[in-house]
Amino acid sequence: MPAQQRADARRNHALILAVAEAEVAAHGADTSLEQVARAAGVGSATVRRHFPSRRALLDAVFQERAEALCARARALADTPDSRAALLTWLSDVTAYAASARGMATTLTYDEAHVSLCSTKLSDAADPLLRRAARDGAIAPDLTIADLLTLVTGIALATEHHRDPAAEADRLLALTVAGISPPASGRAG
Amino acid sequence: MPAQQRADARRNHALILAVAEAEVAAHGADTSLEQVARAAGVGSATVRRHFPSRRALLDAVFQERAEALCARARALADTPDSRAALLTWLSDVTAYAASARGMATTLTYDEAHVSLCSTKLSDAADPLLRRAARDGAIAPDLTIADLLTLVTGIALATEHHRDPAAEADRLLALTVAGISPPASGRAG
DNA sequence: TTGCCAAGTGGCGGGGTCCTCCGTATCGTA
DNA sequence: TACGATACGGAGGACCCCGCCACTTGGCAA
Repeated sequence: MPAQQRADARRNHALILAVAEAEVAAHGADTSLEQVARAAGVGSATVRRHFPSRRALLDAVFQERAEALCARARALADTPDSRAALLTWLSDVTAYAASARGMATTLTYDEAHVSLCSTKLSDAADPLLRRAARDGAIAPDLTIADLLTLVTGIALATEHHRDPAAEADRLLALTVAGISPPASGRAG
Repeated sequence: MPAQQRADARRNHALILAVAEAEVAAHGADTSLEQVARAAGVGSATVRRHFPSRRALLDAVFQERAEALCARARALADTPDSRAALLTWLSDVTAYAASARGMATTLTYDEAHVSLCSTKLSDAADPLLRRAARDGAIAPDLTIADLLTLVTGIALATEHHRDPAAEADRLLALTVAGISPPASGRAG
């Protein structure tokens, strides 16, 4: 028996992933699986076999994006200002989620089916959060999950805006600052 | 010619709306128009004639909910603590949006097609915001649109959570407070 | 009251997607 | 080379959206 997977299966997996990536970039995250299959020149059943649900496919598509964000988190771990590091990372995540239509949707579902994307992100960003908390730079009871949920929420709510990225960034700043007047002068 | 609309059309409109309400409450906001038509015992074309898109239908369904929230806003306008009034109203909106699946989605699209729901809500809540701003109880550059967007974002992001209402309320509190440590002691 | 006609209705068909099943081609091994 | 498990892809059913069109019904006018 084959060790893991047949060669053609591996090939198709990669092919479908690449095609899906292009398709999502071109036509948004609500592309039909049929369309992906057609573009890849394979049967729709094959797509479905490799990625049981649309979410599974999107998850795979966005995984490398998520990987980039993880790397960013690791890079920011050495920045002197721990609060700024966290905020910068959040801003990056927001920018990604706002620009890549459907990434927010993918992250949203992580409660139900555990999403690889989301858990990886959480794991990578956790040191950032813990460092900031240790420095007393953020509220001590914050969790990465909360922050990610807020960010994806912002991305979802601004998805149909004229300029999603700008709007999302604005709202992120607002969330970070809170709604109180800037009494003690600390800003985002 | 008839003044406005024929009697049977009016009847059907009301019937479909009622059925849709029940259907959405029972099976979520992604119910198909066909399903609504079937449940109402009318042809699918009739549903489509009264409500051109699914969003139009949802909009109509949630309009009375929105009306309740508007009334709430008016009632809160006389509360002594202007900040608390605004926060209470936001919490109410969050609760509604989190419990009524799909209401958040409806509110989200207001940028593109102007949603009656959303504009009504904004108009009703504007006095609340302005009063709080005048009292210096909130950041002066806040807008109702921003707050509604944040709330709907929270609702969207927590929709698939185990306990959406509780989670949404938690995140709203977090958003209100901001992520900074509670230095000067002011809480939500 | 009766007749007319536009407003309103409902069903049909085309196009599309999702999803499953199953015969068949292909890969990897003996 | 031959065999068996693995993977493929197309067919087909169920569903949905959407536009079209012949028919019915409600309300005004004679």
